[in-house]
Amino acid sequence: MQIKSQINNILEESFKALNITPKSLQVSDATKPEFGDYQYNGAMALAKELKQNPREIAIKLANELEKSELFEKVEVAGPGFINLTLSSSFLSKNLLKSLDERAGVSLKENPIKVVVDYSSPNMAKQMHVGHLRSTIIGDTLANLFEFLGDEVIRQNHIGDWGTQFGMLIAYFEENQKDIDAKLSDLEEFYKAAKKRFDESEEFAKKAREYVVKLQSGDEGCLRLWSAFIDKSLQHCQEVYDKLGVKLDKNCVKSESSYNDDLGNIVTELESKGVAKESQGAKCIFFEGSDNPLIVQKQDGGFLYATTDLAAIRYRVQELGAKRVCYVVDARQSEHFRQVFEAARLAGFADERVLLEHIAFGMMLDKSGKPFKTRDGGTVKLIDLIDEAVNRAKEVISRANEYSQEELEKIAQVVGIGSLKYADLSINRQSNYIFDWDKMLSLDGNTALYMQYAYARINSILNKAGEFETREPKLTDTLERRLALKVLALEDTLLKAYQEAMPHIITNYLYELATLFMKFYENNPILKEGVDEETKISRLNLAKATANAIKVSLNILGIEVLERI
RNA sequence: GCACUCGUAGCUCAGCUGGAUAGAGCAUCUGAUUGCGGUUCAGAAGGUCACAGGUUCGAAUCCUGUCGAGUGUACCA
Repeated sequence: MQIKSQINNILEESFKALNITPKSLQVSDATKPEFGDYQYNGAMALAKELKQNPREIAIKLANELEKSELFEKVEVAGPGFINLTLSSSFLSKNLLKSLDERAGVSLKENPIKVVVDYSSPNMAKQMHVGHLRSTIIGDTLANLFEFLGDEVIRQNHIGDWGTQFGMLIAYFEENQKDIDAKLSDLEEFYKAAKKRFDESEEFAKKAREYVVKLQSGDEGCLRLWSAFIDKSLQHCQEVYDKLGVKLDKNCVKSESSYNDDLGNIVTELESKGVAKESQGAKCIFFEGSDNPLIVQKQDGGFLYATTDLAAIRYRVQELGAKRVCYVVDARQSEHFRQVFEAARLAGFADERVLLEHIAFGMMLDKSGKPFKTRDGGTVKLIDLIDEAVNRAKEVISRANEYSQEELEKIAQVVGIGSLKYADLSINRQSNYIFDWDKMLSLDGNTALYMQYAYARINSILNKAGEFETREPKLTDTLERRLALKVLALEDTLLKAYQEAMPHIITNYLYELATLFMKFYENNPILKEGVDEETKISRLNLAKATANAIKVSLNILGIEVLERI
């Protein structure tokens, strides 16, 4: 349920009745529970414009607002704050809706088509930690958009083109190795090829020739190339499956697939006067900047930018996307700013299409340096995932006895969940300090805390057996605050949707789980002496809470456990 | 040089479409509780929101400048 927009509507009507056109109609959360549930601070801003006393405006407005059945209490405080308290019956009634599978969240009225471009590994190498954030954040956003009703196209823009493949083919040719045997360890193969490339000028030359051969469609080269890609994709799929990320073969839209279009793109850019020649290269210049976007090199080769422009045109014009999200490292923000602007200039995307660079910071170790292995190498993603599961195993087996099978399953869910949650719970734009201990802690804003809260509720519900689905009665502050938080789920998801910020959801989850723990501590459910009426009411409230937790975690790509 | 991002408690982070006494967790200290799963709950202490100006009735939040950190900056992706 959207609470804020309902309140905003009432505000709008009230202003209409008073013949005032306000600048802002946004209610905000009450800054303190004592103030009520929501507050409106616009009266102060209006005072000057209307040349009236802010408190008087607030009082007039409050009188109008009071007419609505939504509110139990409307109070004017201080210089002109309007504090709003929702009626308990309104909360109870809507809580009933939170008992369904979507935790009461409705679908968007105007769904759109969205492309989320994420993960985008390079095909010559194994996936490493550098791919983690894009993969996790992108998958979460895709889940969120989908949950709210948008038609989501997940795209994995894999790097399967360029000199690196010439290198690989040349190395392969030189060694005449059996493809399966050698490719089983792709990383080693790539390293060896790279070493040869750096050491031998002759080899490098050969590699470049192979690139040309490959691009001109030489069959032998193509066969080898596609074998490399297959192998590499298999490895990626293994990572995605372990992570529980919803990427598969169908999401792959490779760089090379835009190949045939690149020449046309440049021609079109030129004919529209968007691109022009400079120092032998085809460039797009922007006002107020000396750095052009190069779309074709002196030697005629195309670049990353060219492919990106082709991709935008494809996504907007062929797929019909109204929002395109690029979940890519913050270091490329200038690149995307230029590419987006170029796409606008060229008319590949008009202003109704939202092009967004979902930028994120780097992953750092505890001392604030880039995250590396002990000997300074890049950390392979698959190893990181395995370590997360192993560490989870240790943490949970400290607390409880499990059968082997159970331990494996729980460690899997907790380990992966923690890895994801730790990343998603901080503002994506800042750098992220990776810390195993913090990640797998049960205290604080962690996956384990949420999963535990869920399991705990589940255990209560199981113990209670069958009970009647009914509107919970909110008898005290804690129940009320919990109910309010449960109902704020949709507003929260919408905000996260708008800003493409997963941490808005984790913050919500943490507040929700904390409130539940408090409620649970003070309001016994199954203890002796609790009357039937209260028990059923609290069971329903607990159920609604569990639903909200589950829905939120699932959007983050994190599973819940019935038992920990 | 220029551009972008960031600077909030000892540490890790929220809060940033301007609002009432700047919030959490960890760590530290104190207490409850023999517990409907204690991997719990409550409380204390900890802040010139980098600094300096400006706008405003009102600034952590907006603007300008300074300092500090990171990143990017013509033919890689």
